[in-house]
Amino acid sequence: MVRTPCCDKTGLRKGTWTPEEDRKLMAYVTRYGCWNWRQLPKFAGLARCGKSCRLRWMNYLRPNIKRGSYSKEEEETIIRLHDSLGNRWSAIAAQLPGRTDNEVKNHWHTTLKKRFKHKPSAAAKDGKDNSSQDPKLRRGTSREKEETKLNDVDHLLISSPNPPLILESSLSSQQPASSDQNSSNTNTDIHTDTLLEAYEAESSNFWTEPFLSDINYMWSDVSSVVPYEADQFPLLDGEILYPFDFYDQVQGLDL
DNA sequence: AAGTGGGTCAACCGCTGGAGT
DNA sequence: CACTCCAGCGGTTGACCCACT
Repeated sequence: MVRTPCCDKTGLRKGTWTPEEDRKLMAYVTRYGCWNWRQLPKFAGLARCGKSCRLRWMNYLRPNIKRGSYSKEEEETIIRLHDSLGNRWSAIAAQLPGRTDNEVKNHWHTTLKKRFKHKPSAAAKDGKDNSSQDPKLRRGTSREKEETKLNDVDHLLISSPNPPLILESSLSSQQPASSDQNSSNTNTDIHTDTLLEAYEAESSNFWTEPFLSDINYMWSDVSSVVPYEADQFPLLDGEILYPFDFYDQVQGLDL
């Protein structure tokens, strides 16, 4: 079977992300969520493939990402889990709040592996590490994956009281809608419609210039309260402010 | 000051399983 | 059942930084 390429490579940027690209991606995902990574860059005004956007968000821009050096406890956890799970970095990262699989993997290869060079892991000894040799064995079981999902910080976003907006009514000519949009829309129809009407009243060409109209008034506000390297969204009344709420709060700030 | 080698880490690539049609 | 699309995963690469010569 011939698979379609993940993206049309022509005209797309590669390599290091610029602060401007980061702002665009963060602004868009914060406001609308990641309804379809493949279509997202088009609407966010980014010349990147969706895969690249997803990776950037997951590994760098996502709220609650913990950066900086690893604590002794974290390193011990990585070592212990690698010993039992092998190279299942996403599963290992799921046990380390704020750490990404990419970061854990890098830390293992650059630091921890050397320390334990001469100590073959239990997983390797009992064959679990074969996962790195046979791609088919690399994945966890569906149950493991489910547990991993529940532990993932993404779960916080999914269960946000205000799920990402999907503005299908405005998209008849551009069709970014994914199939599950409709269902996610139903419980937020009123909220969505109200916001949309208010927003469209301000910006008649919003959907033809999805980002440009947004960035003019949004990041002038957001960037002043969200440090570029912010490792989490601000707290409101002792609770994490979800991205959508966060945006709304920022709009209400007298900056 | 210039060259170089090693370490780190962001990003890319190719592949997979799951869901939808 | 076959096919397609998509998100997610792990392996790998390459740019960058810094210490050292």
